[in-house]
Amino acid sequence: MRHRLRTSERPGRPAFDPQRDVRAQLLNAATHLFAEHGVAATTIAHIAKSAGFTPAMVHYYFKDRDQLTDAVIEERLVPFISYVWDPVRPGDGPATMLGGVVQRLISGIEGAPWIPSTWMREILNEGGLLRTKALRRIPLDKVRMVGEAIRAGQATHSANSDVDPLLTVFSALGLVMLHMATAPVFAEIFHRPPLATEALRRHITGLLLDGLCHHPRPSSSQFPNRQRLRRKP
Amino acid sequence: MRHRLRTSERPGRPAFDPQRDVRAQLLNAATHLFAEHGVAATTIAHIAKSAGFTPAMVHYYFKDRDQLTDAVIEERLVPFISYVWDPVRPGDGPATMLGGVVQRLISGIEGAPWIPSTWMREILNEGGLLRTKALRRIPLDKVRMVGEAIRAGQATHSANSDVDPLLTVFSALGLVMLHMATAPVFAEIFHRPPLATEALRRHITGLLLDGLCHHPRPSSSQFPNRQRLRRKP
Amino acid sequence: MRHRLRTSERPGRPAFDPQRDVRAQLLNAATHLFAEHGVAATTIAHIAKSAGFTPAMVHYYFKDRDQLTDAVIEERLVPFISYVWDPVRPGDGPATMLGGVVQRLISGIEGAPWIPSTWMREILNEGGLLRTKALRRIPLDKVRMVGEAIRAGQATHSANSDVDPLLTVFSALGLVMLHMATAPVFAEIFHRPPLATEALRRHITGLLLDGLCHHPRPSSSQFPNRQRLRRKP
Amino acid sequence: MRHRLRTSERPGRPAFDPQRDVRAQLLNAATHLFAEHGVAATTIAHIAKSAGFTPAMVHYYFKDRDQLTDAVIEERLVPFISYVWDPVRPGDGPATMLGGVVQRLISGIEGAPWIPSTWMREILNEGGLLRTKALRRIPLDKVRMVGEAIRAGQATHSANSDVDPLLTVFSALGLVMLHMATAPVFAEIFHRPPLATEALRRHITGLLLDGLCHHPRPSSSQFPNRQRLRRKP
DNA sequence: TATGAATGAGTCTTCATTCAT
DNA sequence: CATGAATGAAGACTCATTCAT
Repeated sequence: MRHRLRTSERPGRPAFDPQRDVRAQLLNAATHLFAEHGVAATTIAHIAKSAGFTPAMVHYYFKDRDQLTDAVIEERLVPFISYVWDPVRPGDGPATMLGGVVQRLISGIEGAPWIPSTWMREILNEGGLLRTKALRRIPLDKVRMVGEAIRAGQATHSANSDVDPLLTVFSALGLVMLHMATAPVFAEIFHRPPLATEALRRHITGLLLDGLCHHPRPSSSQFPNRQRLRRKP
Repeated sequence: MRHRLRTSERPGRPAFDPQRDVRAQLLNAATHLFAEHGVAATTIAHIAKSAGFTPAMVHYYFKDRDQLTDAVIEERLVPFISYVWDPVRPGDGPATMLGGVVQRLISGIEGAPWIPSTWMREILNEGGLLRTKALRRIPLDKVRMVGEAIRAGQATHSANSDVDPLLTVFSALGLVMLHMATAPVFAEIFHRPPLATEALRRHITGLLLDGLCHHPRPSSSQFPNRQRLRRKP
Repeated sequence: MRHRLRTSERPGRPAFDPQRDVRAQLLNAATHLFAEHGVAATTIAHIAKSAGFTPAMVHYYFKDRDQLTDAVIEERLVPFISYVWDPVRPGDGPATMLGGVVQRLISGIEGAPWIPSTWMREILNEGGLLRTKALRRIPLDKVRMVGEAIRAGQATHSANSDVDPLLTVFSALGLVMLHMATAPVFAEIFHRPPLATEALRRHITGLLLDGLCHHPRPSSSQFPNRQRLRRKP
Repeated sequence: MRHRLRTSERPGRPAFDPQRDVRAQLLNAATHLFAEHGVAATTIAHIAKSAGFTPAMVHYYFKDRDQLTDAVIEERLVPFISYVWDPVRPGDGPATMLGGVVQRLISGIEGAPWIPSTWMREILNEGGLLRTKALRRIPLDKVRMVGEAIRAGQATHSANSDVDPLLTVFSALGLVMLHMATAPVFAEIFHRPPLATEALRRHITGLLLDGLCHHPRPSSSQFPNRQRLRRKP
């Protein structure tokens, strides 16, 4: 009777998108409320109401709060992680790898806008309520793969040797999450129109690859052309 | 609206330093527990117990939960913000400005390790419980000052024109917060010894100013002091 | 009021024996779980699961919780009561009557081990959830019959005149129920092997008829059959 | 404001009686409701309401349901057990010992009428909610002491050798509990005035020591005189 | 200044029961 | 027949807050 008071369906979303059924609607509501208010501050009743159901329904489909968070991770976070990291393949140069990850992060987050705040609040943060469970699902091998590529680049003097190779991956991730999460506030605070996704991508990629300072090498002024330089012979 | 019933600050000590009296001890406990478990998950009883007092004492000194968070912001966060931003003066180059902010952020956080997670979880995040109050205390004029310096650098081709000037300031802040907050986990995940603060500073500054790609030295000579600071003999 | 929508009892089997169909399986599950955990602590879901069905099935066959307990009494307890009390006929001596009841109690409980705890917990006890309904099914006339026989024995000085005739019937019932219900715990507590049923019967009958004190044989010769029954060669 | 709506204080009660304060009132309410409806069926709200307080008060004083039952055992049951068993001393004859235990059981239960149903429902019964905790507090050494006395009596033919010595102790306990618990119902069912305590004691002692059958030995017709016979020379 | 006592409001969770299929 | 879905009602427990002392 009270079902489906509101559905937050939007067309044209990526592969890891939810389905239409009740369970998926509850999972969506949970996912978004976790992102908006944090896991600790989101009650079962909030979730149920936001999806147009009764609190008892949440228990019917997820047994308890703990299994609900499990479901959020397994069925919402893990697919996102796969989307971002699965395409990383050995043999590419560090800039290609990192650029690809950043690219997919940004496009993935466009379809799953709950990712950045959840990542920052509940996963990265000490005491985050999804932390233990979520960290286990990070594909460490892929992360290391990118780190190794950077280290190799440093060895051939094609990468800045000041940076920590592995840490750089997290810097990239963090920059994307940070800016995707705060784009609206940022615009609001400074009374600017919200930055277009493409401009954001350019900012992040530009900062990550070339830094703030101007480096007068024409070949590095654009991302795609740079590949030649970065590839190990 | 903003109330400071009783600030027991005495001059001559770093502004964001803890005090000895009961109120200050409670405030410290709150500050640290907010950082560790999040504001939503921290109960008045936790705070009281952690400081060795009764819950009623918390109400005695802070009236209610809301005014306690006000106090955390006014008496703990604001002094930190001042420490970081007050020294920014017009006329400096963008790298100097940004480098200085980063430098003070890092050293400030060393004395107030609760800052990064609180910043990321409760201030930056949509729905963060300190957000509205804290964002108002950001010295927008100083932030704009740095942004303008970067924009000017771009105009003279001494700064990377791919980056958004104002956004860069937040990128810098975010990178520091991110890495300072996650240094322990990062080390844990990858079974590495925790990165020294100095190494972290080098990574962040290196990434921010020069990016991942290698650039021949001359291009960064426009920021002469940096080299000395960064390179230890 | 009392409803027996559907009794699938077929003649020719012991009255309190389980049947094969769904309803009977549910009834059995309920009976045993009521005995094991108590009526209050047994949920419809427990019963259904324990019988391998869904909770909705329980409602399908028994309408609601109340009618389920009715069915337990009518279809499980009442046949047991009949088995124990029906053979009591006027004219026998008190020892014969009581010995017979005890004998049938013990053998009946061996086939319906759920009886003692249910009796003690849910029927005898003030506030027991089956109490009102079950007490009505006790064949008061038969109980009185045994009481009268004892009273007659007291009159002829063949029965101990310290005991209350009617109460003695309940003492007998209670002793059997008590020891049959607690035999396993008793063994466990004192690290003894569980008492054989026959030993238990000898203990109870011995105590009931002759008491703790030793009495020279002649005094119990008035109940000749007893000796043969009790003593195995 | 709502405090002490009703107090169930009665004068002249035995040593293990509760005090007047809130905690004791709640404990009393719990104890009596556990006896009346069973532990499983007694809600915290029942207890609170019955004592004239709010449910939160129960948690204030007992933290949770589990610790409340602990308190019932430690502060209500254990003193009763001590009262009954502490006076048992080695050297006495079996009838003296058993008679004393029965005597103290009866008088103790008069001041703590909640004992019998709790004993039968929650302690003796498999699945009883106080079972594990309560059984540990039974003074097994004292029980064994009585058992040994009976066994010794059997060896000298002064005790009925049909009975199991140890089991007899539980038979005695059970008979008292049974009849004390069911005295009111019993009277009601058979439309008799409730049995006086002394009559009950005579019935139980009579049954326990001499059984149903008449044994024409004058010396055993009365309890106190019997001691001579039972004492081992 | 300090706190033990007290409570209303709210959260998670369970469960008997209903009902459409 | 049988069941999955759904829910209202209730129970245990937590917590911010108040207040008398």
